[in-house]
Amino acid sequence: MKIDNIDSYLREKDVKPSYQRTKIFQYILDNHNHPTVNQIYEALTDKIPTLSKTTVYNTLNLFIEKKLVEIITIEGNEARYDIYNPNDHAHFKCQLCKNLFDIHLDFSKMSLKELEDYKINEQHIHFIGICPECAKKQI
Amino acid sequence: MKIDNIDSYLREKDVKPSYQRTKIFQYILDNHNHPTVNQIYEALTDKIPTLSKTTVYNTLNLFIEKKLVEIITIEGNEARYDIYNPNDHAHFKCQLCKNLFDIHLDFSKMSLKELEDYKINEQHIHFIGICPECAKKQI
DNA sequence: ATCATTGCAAACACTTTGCATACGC
DNA sequence: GCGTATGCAAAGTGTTTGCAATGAT
Repeated sequence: MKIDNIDSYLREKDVKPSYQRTKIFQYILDNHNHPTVNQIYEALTDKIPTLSKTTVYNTLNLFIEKKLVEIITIEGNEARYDIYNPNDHAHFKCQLCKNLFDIHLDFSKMSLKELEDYKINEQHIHFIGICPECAKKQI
Repeated sequence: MKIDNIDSYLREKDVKPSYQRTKIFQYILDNHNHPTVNQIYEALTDKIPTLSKTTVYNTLNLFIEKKLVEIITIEGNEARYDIYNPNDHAHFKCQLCKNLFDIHLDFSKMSLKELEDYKINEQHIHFIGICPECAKKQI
């Protein structure tokens, strides 16, 4: 996604910019590694020493509500966040390096007969296993 | 899944049966609605008044470890449990009635080019939306 | 008698809420 | 100056841990 001016993008999406909001959005935009709340907080607390986790939570919830950001739930205990991406894609969580990768998938070829009568608002696909990097190291 | 004797099935899977373990396993077996820890606890506390949530958690974690049961994480705040089922299937969570449905899916037709080098140990697919029952009521 | 299971209470981790302070227009 | 955003502290929720009592063989 190409966003040249974060503040005007936020305004476009009906979010009033603030120093914290801009920095949090920028962090998620720059770090496509699907950070947790803690990672965002730890990374920004250097630049914004007064930052509180409450603000990170408040801001992320606002971003989710306004569809700027989406939450990725793979393990129940760690919520991860990413720029909202309505395109078909899946996630791959590596059991060794713990990284979360985006995988581009074509859902359209799945047989969905059984889902005919269901109204799908969201779809989430994720895989768990070993990523290519870690597989190499294991040999 | 057809299981005629729960205790011998548990033993087969290297789990020493106990009154609590048998009842918890039976509950998940009988209730294919993917119960939460609370639902299991509430349902069994009538029959086993001394039952504690700790035991439910301990038992479920043991079952997961021994691959008798699997955990389904859709929303981060509610872990749901189901009999372990290694076959391709997805879950559908209804936003209105909150029920969780099993959906039989054929993953094999998905284009997985990008995943060639990844070693997949688990795959999870879930949809969120409105189930047929609730869709009817909404009209 | 020994060893494993149970279950209470406390600890933990993650997230939300209440409210006073600070900030931006 | 007014309305909103921030951030501390406390509360809430779901889960795990420590440990004494209980139960099974």
